[in-house]
Amino acid sequence: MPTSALPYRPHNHDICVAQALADARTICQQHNARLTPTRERVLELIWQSHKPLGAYDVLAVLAEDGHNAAPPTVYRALDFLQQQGLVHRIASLNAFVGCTHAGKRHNGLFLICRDCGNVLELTAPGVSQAVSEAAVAEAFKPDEVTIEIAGTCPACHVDTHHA
Amino acid sequence: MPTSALPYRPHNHDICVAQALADARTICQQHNARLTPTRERVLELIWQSHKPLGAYDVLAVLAEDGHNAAPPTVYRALDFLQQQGLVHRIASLNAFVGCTHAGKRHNGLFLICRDCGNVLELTAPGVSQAVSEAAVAEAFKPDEVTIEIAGTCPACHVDTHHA
DNA sequence: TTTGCAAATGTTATAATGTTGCAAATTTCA
DNA sequence: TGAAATTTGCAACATTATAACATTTGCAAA
Repeated sequence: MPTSALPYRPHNHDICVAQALADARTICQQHNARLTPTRERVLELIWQSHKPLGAYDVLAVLAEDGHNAAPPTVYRALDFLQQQGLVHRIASLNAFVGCTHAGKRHNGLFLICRDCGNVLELTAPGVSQAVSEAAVAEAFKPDEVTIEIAGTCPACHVDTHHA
Repeated sequence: MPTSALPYRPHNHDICVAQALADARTICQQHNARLTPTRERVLELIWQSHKPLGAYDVLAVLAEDGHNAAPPTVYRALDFLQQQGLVHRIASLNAFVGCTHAGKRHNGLFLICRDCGNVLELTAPGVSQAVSEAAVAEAFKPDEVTIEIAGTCPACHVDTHHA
């Protein structure tokens, strides 16, 4: 049984989702932002998937819902959720994941398993600081930092070893 | 006069380009890879621009050249150049820049100015190591690391100060 | 209550980015 | 040379994202 904190560890994910939605409501209230039904549903869909979800994946599920949504609907909801710090966009995948540190100030770092597709968000203060130092050394004023690491997660790494 | 190593420092860029192409030829020879005219031309175009160039930007210039190229031509050339370590793809911009460390083993880190659009590639050993440590702590095997920092470069930062 | 405004959503179309598949040409090397 | 592998040309298509404008909704001030 894996001891890692990776999200693909077996767990009752419904609880994660419920918690994330509850947190989101709180955060939006604090921001005086409106977590409308569409926005909340999009957030829920993203959370229900451990793997990053593309905008059109979201769109497809909304269609199954009977919600006859067009792309702008989804992109707007995603923009909103990003602004509220509730989801992150993974640039190297054109896809979105729920933020596991919503509400807290943090610099995300993403471990993306190429094998199983799962993504783990970390906060790595050492990395943030090193990045900061590198930027300062160039007199560069960082605004948004994207750190995405593609590779193999522990579970998949073990598997290939056995092969 | 700026003392930074940033690429927007005034210089004769033709020399950079020529040097990059010469290096590329050497590297490809070492790799037994064929730097065909199209591939070389694409590399040249990317180098001539200090700002990241999208695939369709490249395509447009090729069209001006009279080269009636289709998207796959460009994407294939870009794939090749990436494999040879001659260009980098900036995921957050869907665009490409010439690699300023071609041939050397390195972990790139990109400073992207939102104001002027220029991009500086750095090697920051501290960052690489911190990233490595973070990955190891999760038993994750990194394969490809993407670090992109959007913000304001020194030149543009000064400008806004004056405003 | 209604009026008015800003925010949010709907709708259509289109832009921008990237890929597949196959045939023709070119290069490599035995 | 001639077979095999690589590269290119080409057409069609797939995916991702945005523009523009109309409409509706939520909310607060008159």
